[in-house]
Amino acid sequence: MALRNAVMAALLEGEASGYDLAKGFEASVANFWMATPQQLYRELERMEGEGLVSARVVQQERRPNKRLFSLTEAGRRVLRAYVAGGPAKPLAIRDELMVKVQCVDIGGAEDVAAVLAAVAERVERSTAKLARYRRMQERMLAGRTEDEYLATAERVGPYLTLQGGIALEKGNIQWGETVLERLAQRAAALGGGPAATLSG
Amino acid sequence: MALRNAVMAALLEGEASGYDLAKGFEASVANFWMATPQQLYRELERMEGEGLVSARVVQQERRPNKRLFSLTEAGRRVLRAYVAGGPAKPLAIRDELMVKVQCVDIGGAEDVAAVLAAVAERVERSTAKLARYRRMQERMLAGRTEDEYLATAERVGPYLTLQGGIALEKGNIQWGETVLERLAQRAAALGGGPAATLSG
DNA sequence: TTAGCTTATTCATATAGTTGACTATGGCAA
DNA sequence: TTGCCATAGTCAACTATATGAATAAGCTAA
Repeated sequence: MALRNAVMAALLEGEASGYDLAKGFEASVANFWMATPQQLYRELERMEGEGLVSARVVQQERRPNKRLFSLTEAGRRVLRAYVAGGPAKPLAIRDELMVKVQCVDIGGAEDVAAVLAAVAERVERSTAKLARYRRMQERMLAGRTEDEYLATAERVGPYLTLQGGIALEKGNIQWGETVLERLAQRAAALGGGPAATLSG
Repeated sequence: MALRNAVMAALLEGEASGYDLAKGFEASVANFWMATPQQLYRELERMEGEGLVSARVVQQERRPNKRLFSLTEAGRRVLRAYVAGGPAKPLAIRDELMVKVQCVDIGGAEDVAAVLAAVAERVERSTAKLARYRRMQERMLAGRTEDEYLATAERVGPYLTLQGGIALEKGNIQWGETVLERLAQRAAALGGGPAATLSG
């Protein structure tokens, strides 16, 4: 029952189809609340049943028809109550990469190399994501300075969460690069010696 | 089937009871893989059935007996295969606070105030967590410099993931403080004028 | 012209995660 | 001396999430 809040938050930007939400979750909410397409379609249906969103079918000529959902007044009220109400649940993270890093000492050089590769991949992904975020930021600012934007824009929520995403990815990249360095240094220091004997 | 990897990673530090794992997940793995006690007890039982962990009952005098689990050789092999194998799933985040921030423009000053309070709470929690991480770091280093530690310690995984936790919480704090500032500025700029009229 | 991609959605099944209550024991403080 | 907190765990029921496949249309490049 928390996904629906994220969905409603996304629908604040305007109407969207299940498919729209599924790919990128309107490219902003997805960064802090992931969901699979099936999850979204089902939740949207339920929400429609409860009157939180309303759907209208858009006939399309060269593609399948789609149902565009928008937030109803009732949905808006529920969302407002949620925002104003109780404390937010603490941030929940699930990160396989960290589990692997935690285990980096388990075997020999090959295992370290595998972890290294995984960290490098994360750094690449984060770099790409950061670049995308930066472009989104520029589009939002549209020439204005941050101060101007924050003082005059109608909505600042999406900008602030985007800042959150940027901070997260920056942190990821910095951490990852440090780890790569440190592990390379260590591998060099151990020089195939003790590490190799541990690899059995 | 991913929780078990986190559990095995935690058991690399040595044997632990379900209860030990539940409160703090050996105080390190929990930072990137949360699980409720029930989840852990159930998973440990299953893993025992599959021979990944073994349990021994420790009779206690002034407390209930406990079952201490440790990683078996089979478990170790499975964990190694996991670490070396396929790419890690991308980081999954669920953050209610971000959903609320995304919605900060939904109503009037009261709603903004609620979001502000939620962000402030997050900053406090993150500050406390960061302090705890710093203490853990000092304990790990035990007087050595980071370079010395990374070159000589038997295991560096837990240190590197701790660094990840530190980076994350630092990012959280910085972001949160920026948001608090920005929203306060904006509230002042709007000065109870337009914001109040939107509150209906 | 056929294989694969994108749009757009639905169905069924499997796995994972949450919630609340319940059993025990002992320590500590009001 | 009652009540709450910490240790240590179990059970049942529920909700949420993920996986895989199916359908159906048109577009594009080999």
